[in-house]
Amino acid sequence: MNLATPDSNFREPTVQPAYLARLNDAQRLAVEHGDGQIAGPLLVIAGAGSGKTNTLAHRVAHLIVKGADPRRILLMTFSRRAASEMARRVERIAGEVLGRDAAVITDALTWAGTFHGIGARLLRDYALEIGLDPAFTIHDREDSADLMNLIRHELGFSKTEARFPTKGTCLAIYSRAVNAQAPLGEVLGSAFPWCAGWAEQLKQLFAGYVEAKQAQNVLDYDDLLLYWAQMAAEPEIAAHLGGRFDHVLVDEYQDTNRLQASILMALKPDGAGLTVVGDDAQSIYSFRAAEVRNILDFPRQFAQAADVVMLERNYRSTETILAAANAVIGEASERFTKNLWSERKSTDKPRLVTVRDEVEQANFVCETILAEREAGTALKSQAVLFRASHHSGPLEIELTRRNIPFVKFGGLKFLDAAHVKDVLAVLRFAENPRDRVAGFRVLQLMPGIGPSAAAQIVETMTTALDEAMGLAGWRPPQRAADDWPGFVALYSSLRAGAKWPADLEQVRLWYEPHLERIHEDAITRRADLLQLEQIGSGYASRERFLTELTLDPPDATSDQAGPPHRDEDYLILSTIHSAKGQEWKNVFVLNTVDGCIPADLGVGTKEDIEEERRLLYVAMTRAKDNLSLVMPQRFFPHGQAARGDRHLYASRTRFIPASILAAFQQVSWPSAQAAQGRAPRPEVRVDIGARMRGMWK
DNA sequence: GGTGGAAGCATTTTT
DNA sequence: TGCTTCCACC
Repeated sequence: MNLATPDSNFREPTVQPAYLARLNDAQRLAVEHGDGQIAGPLLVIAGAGSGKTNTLAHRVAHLIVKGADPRRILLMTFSRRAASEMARRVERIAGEVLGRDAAVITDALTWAGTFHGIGARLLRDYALEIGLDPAFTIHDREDSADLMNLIRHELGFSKTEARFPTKGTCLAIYSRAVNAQAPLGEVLGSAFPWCAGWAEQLKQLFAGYVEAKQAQNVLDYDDLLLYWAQMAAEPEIAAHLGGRFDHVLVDEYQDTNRLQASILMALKPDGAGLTVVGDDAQSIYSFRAAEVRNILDFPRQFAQAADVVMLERNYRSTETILAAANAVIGEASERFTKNLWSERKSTDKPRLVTVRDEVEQANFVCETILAEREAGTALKSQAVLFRASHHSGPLEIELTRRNIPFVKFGGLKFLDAAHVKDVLAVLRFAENPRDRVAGFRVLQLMPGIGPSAAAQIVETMTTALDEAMGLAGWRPPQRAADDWPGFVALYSSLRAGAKWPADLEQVRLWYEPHLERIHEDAITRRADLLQLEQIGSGYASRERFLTELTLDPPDATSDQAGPPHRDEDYLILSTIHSAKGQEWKNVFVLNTVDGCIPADLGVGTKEDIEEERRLLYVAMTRAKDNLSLVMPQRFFPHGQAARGDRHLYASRTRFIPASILAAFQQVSWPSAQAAQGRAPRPEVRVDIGARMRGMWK
């Protein structure tokens, strides 16, 4: 390095900041890369529990301490939860050096969020330049599927001889083609072979879908990336866009797709100021077209080869847990990161627990968790992980029965509930009158208005000078006559200008009679709407509320009406996907059997299987002190009477072959001793119901 | 044209 | 089991 200039001398703290001393050599290399200045591209391969988030937060704080303008730092994470956690840490670290000013400075870290969230903001910003109406609304997955379905009907594909792919499948194909930047034929061949015969119709359908979105001024999730990428492909805009940010940092890079990579390349063609962090062993989002090659090829993407830093020391788990996890991932056919190591000693190996069935699995988890709590481990420090959201069903029942509070992450969202969607649709329809999906949903809430009347109304609105006037001019059918004026009044008021958060209450008051008519459990649903108002009051405007709620839905559901208070203790239930980046003292993994991990659905290509293996690896590496993999011996499939006896015997997941069993401690539960106190269960299952039915055959 | 009931079906993970 | 789609009736 050259001699220090007076300026850098002034900025250079004479004593090394304490935060640097806390890092290990590799972490420090990553943090000090470029020493606060705009430097060449950097790739950080960060194994599970290697302090990845902490390192990234330190890097951002270090940049700020060294004088980088936080408003010119773009930080993209996988979820917004991760983004706000990162901002909090940056503030704390920077605060050690900058004191009180740190809060002000990190408040200016405004460009921290998900790819999709940042995309939405930039698109509104550049809307005029790219011919987009900045009042666009965003369709979530379900809305997108509804619109796809509409086009599917219009084109007559819903009445074909052989069955045409469902709306969800169509959207999945479309989404994959967009995100993987691959031609339709290729996507069909590799991921949806059973739909290959429909290529022509699908092309037509997608063309219609794109046209409809544009006519309605709506964007779907994929559009947020696609429009961004297209906009960045325009040299003048790209230069302006790239010039806004000195530093661009991306977390969880192994889970980005080709479209996201192309955005990054357009923003920083020479890689200057670009940092990406990830771990190829934790790549678990290929169903979302995540492309592990992004991270593997990153070093050679630029004229100047990227520097690579490897974080291999694990601070999270005990040696024995890590040994078992390494054994599992060691069976992978292809792998790039090395084994992690830890200095945390333990004599207890992770447990492989055999239980009779899912009911016993729930009992085992409940009793172990309660015993641990007695011994001083809070419920919050314990988590139960599973492959698919519904795997926790029996456990949820048992937890509720025993009054053990829990919060579940992943799976069905608060926003997916019909009544919440109804209310949001009203707001969206007011925000963007061209949003047909929202309009259709809202209008059909009123008795007497069905699909065709809704279509008429929307048509009337588009031809009228003013949308609200168009509504007022429409003559409702007899059955809807009572409800109509109230709706017109509501809509006019909402259109007249957003009064936030009062709008939300106004909509709820209008909606309540419909809620009571439509749903038997109106009381609990009303509580959800009140909670929605709570959430809404935290947003600055109607537009921000709608956008951010769609992009970052509250991701926990619990057994209570509202989220538990912060000081309450509750158990964590989570899909493995939603557990990414998190850690707990005790971790239980449910259904560690073939058919659940790996899931036996789908085509089961070699790549799919490898991803399932990584999924188990991710689950195991969440544990700090204790890890239990639970294996129910038999399953009672759905689609039979509650006490039907059709069952399947499951076997240990193929990812734990006999050759690595030594890394585990095998136990049965209840143990023979404990079982003595209980009445032995009969080994037979009798389907009395089938006998009854048999009497009449 | 709208509504509600019955039959049939398929079923991961998420921004 | 729960959701979608189709069909018959209002």
